[in-house]
Amino acid sequence: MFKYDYPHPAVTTDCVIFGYDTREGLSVLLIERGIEPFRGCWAFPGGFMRIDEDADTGALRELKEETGFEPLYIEQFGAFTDVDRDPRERVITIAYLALVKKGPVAGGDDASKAKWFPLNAVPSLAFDHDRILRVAISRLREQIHFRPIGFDLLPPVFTMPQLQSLYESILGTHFDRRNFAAKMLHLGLLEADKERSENTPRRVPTTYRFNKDRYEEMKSGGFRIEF
Amino acid sequence: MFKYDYPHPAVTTDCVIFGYDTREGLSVLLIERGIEPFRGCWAFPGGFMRIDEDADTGALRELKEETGFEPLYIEQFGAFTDVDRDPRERVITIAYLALVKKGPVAGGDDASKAKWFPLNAVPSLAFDHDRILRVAISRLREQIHFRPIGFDLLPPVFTMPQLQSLYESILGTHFDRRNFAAKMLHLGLLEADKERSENTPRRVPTTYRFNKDRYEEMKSGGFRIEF
DNA sequence: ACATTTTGAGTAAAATTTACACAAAAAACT
DNA sequence: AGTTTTTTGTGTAAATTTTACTCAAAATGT
Repeated sequence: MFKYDYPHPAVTTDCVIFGYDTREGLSVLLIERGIEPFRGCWAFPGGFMRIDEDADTGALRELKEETGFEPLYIEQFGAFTDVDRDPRERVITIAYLALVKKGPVAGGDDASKAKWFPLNAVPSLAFDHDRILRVAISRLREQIHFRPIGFDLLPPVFTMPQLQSLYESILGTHFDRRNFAAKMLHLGLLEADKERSENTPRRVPTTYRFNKDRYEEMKSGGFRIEF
Repeated sequence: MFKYDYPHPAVTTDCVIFGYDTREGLSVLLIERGIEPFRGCWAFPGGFMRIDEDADTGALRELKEETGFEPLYIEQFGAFTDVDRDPRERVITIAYLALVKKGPVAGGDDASKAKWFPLNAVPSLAFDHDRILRVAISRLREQIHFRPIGFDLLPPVFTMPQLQSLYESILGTHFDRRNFAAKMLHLGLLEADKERSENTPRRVPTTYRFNKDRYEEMKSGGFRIEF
């Protein structure tokens, strides 16, 4: 039993985990709640922050425990603090945006209940998670301009059309194929790969890799990808 | 006495309050702590979030109580959760960025201890507030591209050189006078004022007002001021 | 009056963005 | 094997945006 002179809220972390594949586009990973409140509802993986860990650590721990994924990118994007957001007690949550390589949900204990939802097929969520998702998406859309986080969502070797689909899926727009490729190549972050991608329906496109070293060099200067 | 089955952190809000005037440029409002820990150190106004208010409300309340200012803009920009950031107990803070019309600190109770510090003369701060300040500044620099928040820092009627100084002060750069004016006028958010500004050392520049109505119309479309 | 400082105004060059068309490659079909 | 279908690769001209830059007039202080 822990006692305080003043009431303290509980603090949780929640992870909005994005994954991507060509078939379904941008998707979020949700977990079906097994307990009240909102039992049977879908929600973001997350849980109570421990008293001896910071929020970043807690978010990462919950993410791994509940989904088995290792995030390639993770970033705090806001605290959600509405007084009535949790019916049990006063709970505030610190929300994280994570990118993972989409795959079958491997799995920890609760993982059996985890499932990918394409962005346009997300059900109504538990707590205030609908709102959190909206904020996460807009943050992702901002970040994609400043950081090459998109590459975290693709396999190490990818084609230009794949990259374009990803960007279009995130930003909800359509780009001219040639202009998109020109801009991307201009950034100098891509290097052509010798391998040819297999599993192709038609003509085989050139494959590329993300040049991480080059990015590290550029990063200090600050850059922006404008579309 | 409040009891919980699990330990709960305390939650505070902190406000990084920016003000501006031509003499000192961009400044932050700090409060000298009267109690331990960090007694005598400077820190952001802030305090414990109440159990029956959300963080936004708490931040606004503390801001007014401790400084007497009414923010023209306020925005949450991050939760800071290092385990040892407060020596008393586990405390996480939700940080806010606020803009106010700079003036003598009017004053609530603690206001006597509040003071403006130009950005390049900020002392070493209490807790992890040095780090919070760095994040706040970079957030302010981002926001200035998307929203016309700069106008909140100026008097209702201002001159182009004043506006330019403000932007230069925030972004830490220098712009060509004519190109800056052209871009600003192009946005269509400024309207020339009939009044002439007084208190001028040399030739009297045209004065402008921010056209808020026009901004409200444009906002839905989303815009960006690039420099 | 004169010197000093600051504003107002416009253009040419450079860079970037946008729109757009056709030939070649690979697979699928007959 | 030839034909059809789909997708990739490539380049350029036009429009737009950004950047650099100069000189005359206005106001103040001496």
